[in-house]
Amino acid sequence: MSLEQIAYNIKFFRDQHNWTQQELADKLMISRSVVTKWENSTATPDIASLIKLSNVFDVSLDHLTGNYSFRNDLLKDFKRIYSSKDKPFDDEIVELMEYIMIHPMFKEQIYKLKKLPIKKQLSVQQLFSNLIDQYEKL
Amino acid sequence: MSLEQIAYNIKFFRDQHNWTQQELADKLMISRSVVTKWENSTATPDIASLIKLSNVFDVSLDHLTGNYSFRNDLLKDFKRIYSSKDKPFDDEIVELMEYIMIHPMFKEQIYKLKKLPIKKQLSVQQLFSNLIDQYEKL
DNA sequence: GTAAAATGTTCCAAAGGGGAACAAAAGGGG
DNA sequence: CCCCTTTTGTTCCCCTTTGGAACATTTTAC
Repeated sequence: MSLEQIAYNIKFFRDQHNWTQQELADKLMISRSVVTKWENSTATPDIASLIKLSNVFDVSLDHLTGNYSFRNDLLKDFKRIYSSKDKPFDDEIVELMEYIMIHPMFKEQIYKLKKLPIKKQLSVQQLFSNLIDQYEKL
Repeated sequence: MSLEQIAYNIKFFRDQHNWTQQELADKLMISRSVVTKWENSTATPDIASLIKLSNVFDVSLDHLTGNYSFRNDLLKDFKRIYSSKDKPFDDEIVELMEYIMIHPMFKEQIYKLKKLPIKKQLSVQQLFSNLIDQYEKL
């Protein structure tokens, strides 16, 4: 359950802002001891407080609670955000993003690839392509 | 405050799924009357319940609560919001996305990889990893 | 080492969530 | 239009749990 995550994150974001518990409590207009309890999982904020936290920290509720999963609407958010940047968005990219995120080792390898000299990159890509073709036929 | 928004949204998403209050209550393993109260702002779910709701409805907490914030540089904010120390959505991913978008052929190959049986995927990933290592040493 | 700041703990009252039972609407057939 | 079923709303009450104040402990700075 992500209730402990909330506790951790409250402290994390508070530290990130270099706020004392008292300062955070003031912003939320609550007692300081409550902040302590939140951060130690002795208590859990109600929803109104959680929303206030998300606002003073300027992070999403999902980030604050650690409630991320690959929900469609998150991907849609990304799609919306990213495609608004320059070009129309490619649905396949979203799938690949997810795939890469699920396979961190593979991700690292691609990351290494990206750092190789261009010519090597193209060679690797070519070999990779052959590899895939072979495995498709197996 | 978006507490009324939550009430509205719970009913909205429940209707969208064509669930009765009872059905929703069953999924959350709580009493039905509580759902009624949530939807009428007679009560507000605690955070654990809110997270469950976000999961059964498959929407983000921010969607569920109407806690939208509109930011200027969307991509930048998106990166900031979804990146954290465990980095489910880190800078590298965005870099890789761009890389893959720039190399459509490569993209297609990864796309093919993704569609292979799991075991083949892992084999390919392993070989790919070796390949990269080799090229790094050249 | 000491004083101040920051954080943690304990106690208690109050608030409010949750469940059960009852009440009221809403939807169909006949 | 009425009856029966389904769905939704309300009331009452228990009881968990929050939140605050005061006290305790730890950390920091000098």
